[in-house]
Amino acid sequence: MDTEKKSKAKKPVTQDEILLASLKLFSEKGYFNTSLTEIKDAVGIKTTSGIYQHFKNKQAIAEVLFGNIIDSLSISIDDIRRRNRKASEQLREFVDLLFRLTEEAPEIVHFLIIVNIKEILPEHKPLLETAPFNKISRIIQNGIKDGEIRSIDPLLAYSYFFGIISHTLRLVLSGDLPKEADSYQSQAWLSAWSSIAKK
Amino acid sequence: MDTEKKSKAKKPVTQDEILLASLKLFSEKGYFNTSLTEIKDAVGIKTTSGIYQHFKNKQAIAEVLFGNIIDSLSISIDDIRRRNRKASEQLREFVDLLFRLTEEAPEIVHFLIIVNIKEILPEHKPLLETAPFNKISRIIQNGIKDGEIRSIDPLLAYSYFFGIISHTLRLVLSGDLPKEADSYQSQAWLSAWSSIAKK
DNA sequence: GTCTATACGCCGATAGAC
DNA sequence: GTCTATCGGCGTATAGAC
Repeated sequence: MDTEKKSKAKKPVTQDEILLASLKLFSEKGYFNTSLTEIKDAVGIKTTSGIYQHFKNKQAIAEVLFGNIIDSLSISIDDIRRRNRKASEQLREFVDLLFRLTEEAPEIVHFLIIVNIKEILPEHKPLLETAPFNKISRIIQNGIKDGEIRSIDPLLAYSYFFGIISHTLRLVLSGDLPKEADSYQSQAWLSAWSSIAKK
Repeated sequence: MDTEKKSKAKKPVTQDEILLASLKLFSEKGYFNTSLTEIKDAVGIKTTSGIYQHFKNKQAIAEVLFGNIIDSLSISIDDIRRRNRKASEQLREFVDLLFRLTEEAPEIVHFLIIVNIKEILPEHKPLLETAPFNKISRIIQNGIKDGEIRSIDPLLAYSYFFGIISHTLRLVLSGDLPKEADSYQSQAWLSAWSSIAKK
């Protein structure tokens, strides 16, 4: 998002460049298999010290990365809830978003559903306690109240619905299912919704 | 499985002791957050060199661990297929096994569904190509042939069924659902089976 | 043949010069 | 804000004591 000055000198490395390169490397090789040396090379500076100007340590990169993803997801969910009223419509749009993201920015989805946050950031609150999950949970609770979703523990409903969705996305990310196939998306949505829908 | 001589001297460290301690540490803190020094302490020797008598390196420990789990799972599935004929019965028993394992040996299930094998063992074949998965896949294909399971891509059926099961087991492992609650198990089974069953 | 002592290389991290 | 220099920790590896 910076105005690019490609003239003259050794371009200063921005925080966003480091984040972008790290996200790519982390999702390709894993957080622990990625060294600061590799991140340094990817952004084009000579030593790792430059990274420490923007981040306290390697873990801080993952923290900001994860926080950004959580925040942007939270905003998207707000938008979805504003534009739709029924739980089925809201969940359907959220599934659309996840599949679209898997196609356009697979590294982000990788970070969301493959990476074990607790292993990288032991101090971080679990996904279940983050804003996006709370909002999804509220959607499900409203769905139960309105009779769209059958009366079960909301945590179980979440587990069934996103169990199917995220397991399918895993297969897409690993290349075992083609990204582009819309049919997988609509089938996965249908199965996931059926697993919690009333009747 | 050794006859324990608890008399006298500094007991020899067996391969099984190292494997057991490693499995525990890996599932508690993660593979990369576990040092050979910690494994050494857990089995009660003074230096890490003793470990190298049994394993080439840290990765080899994970390899044997993973191989053992895969093998034992494969044998259990053979047994289940021998004792049951219908796909529904076979899958039901396999789900029983997974929930029982989660209660009795959560570290094993952790290794199976939380750990990203590709990150620890980049050379290892993906789970989808291991014997246990192939056998599960065959159960599903037979279920489709016999009209028990609806006609969809077996890979999708696998994804739906084990998406629900493994996502639920994740919640149990993280402590968000109680281990002992049989009701979660039967509910999860029902939802998982319904997501692929015919009609 | 099992364990101990010790050394090497890579990575994460810090301090200070320009 | 980029680079030089340097440190400690860990995984790895080997040679030798019992």
